[in-house]
Amino acid sequence: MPEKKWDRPDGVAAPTSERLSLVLRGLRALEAQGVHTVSSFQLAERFGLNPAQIRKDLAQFGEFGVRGVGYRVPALKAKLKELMGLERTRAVVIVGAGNLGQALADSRNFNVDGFKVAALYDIDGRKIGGKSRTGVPILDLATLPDASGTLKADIGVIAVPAEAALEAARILAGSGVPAILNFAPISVPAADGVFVRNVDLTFFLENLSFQLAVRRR
Amino acid sequence: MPEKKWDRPDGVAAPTSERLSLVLRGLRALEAQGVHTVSSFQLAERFGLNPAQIRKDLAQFGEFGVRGVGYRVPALKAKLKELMGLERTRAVVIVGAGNLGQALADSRNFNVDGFKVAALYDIDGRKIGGKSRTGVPILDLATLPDASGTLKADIGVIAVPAEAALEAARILAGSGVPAILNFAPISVPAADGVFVRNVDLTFFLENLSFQLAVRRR
DNA sequence: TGCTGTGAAACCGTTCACAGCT
DNA sequence: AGCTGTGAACGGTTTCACAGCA
Repeated sequence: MPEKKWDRPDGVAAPTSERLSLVLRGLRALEAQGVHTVSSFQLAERFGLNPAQIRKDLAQFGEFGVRGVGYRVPALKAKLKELMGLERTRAVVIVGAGNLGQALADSRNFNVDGFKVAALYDIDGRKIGGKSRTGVPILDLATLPDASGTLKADIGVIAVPAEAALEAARILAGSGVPAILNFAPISVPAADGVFVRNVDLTFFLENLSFQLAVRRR
Repeated sequence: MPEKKWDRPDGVAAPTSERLSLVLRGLRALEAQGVHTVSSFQLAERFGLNPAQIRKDLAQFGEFGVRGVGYRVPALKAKLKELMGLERTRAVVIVGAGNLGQALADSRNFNVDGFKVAALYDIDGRKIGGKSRTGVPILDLATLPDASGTLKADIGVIAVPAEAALEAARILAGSGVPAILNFAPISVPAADGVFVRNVDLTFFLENLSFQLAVRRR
């Protein structure tokens, strides 16, 4: 059993991805301010990172900077968006129209540049046919596989109870959704070539409790 | 600039904490099944981890196992709960009674063994005085500092828009809340001796998009 | 001069392999 | 024999330091 690198079948290291997300945010802000050029030092300072690290992160993908000058803000921003697959809008579908699913669908965190929440899916007949507060339609989960031809979701979010999570993952993978973000408190395996990111909210609470308990000594 | 280890002022490494959370879950399940003894191999297999890693994680805190036998399930479970500060129930307060805050307050992920969501705080007069679906009271954010004497919250969750996040953090830290879980898309700094964990939901989407973009080549 | 791109060093977490206890 | 606890090897990421180009 070669154990396929388990959870995050990384093509890109998670910390790198996180830093480049920050850098992209910084570039958006700088562009809005009309700044043309930025150095790795300025970017690093803004987020408390190491400048060399930012340069290394970028260098993995090409040579984007100008020696002695820094990076051209609009050019780097465009290149980064392309790199991160954000040059076009990614369609997101959420399985589970409970409190969490609907909150995510309407959340500003999920309705940002580059992403569009296309639909919520549920099995509860009372919810199906409705809409979330911001107007995301709630559809019958049974129709997800059919819709996959027309809808072409890029990311499937799992926001159902633990018992239903594996089935949700199976349906998403079976419908050709290539990436899954799972909020249920069980690890869903990365079938086929599907990227899975498990986000267990309970872990965050337990981690903080742990830190508090360890500190007191 | 010594740069105070930035985001996670770790006393415990994040991966260790995550694995021990898993182990604790495993122990709960095993105890429910009446299993008395478990080896690091059995625990590791259950979660796709390395047995030595689990032993090392535990060994940091003492010698809990019995050579040739394994670990006693009830004893290890008790010891782990104590270690992780879960021997008593931790009070959680959530700042921001919007969709996300209320969803978290009512979520099964937040209402687990060891945690109790005591209150939601908001500044919207129309929400104050109300309750979430499961009955968590929505209180006036201005009264949080006063309540800190009686309430003694262990963990403060920030579920407000980005613009309000720093102020929310300031109020929590000022009220003596020793740990913060921040869901707003800006990094809140770890003031004083306050533990901060930033969870940026946008990063998860961007990371998946990144993985998809990199794979296609 | 100034800042990028990058080899080399340092650091940290993971995995291996085995000594030691039951 | 079986399994823990742990030193040693390994691998990946971060940081340093500097060569090279504008």
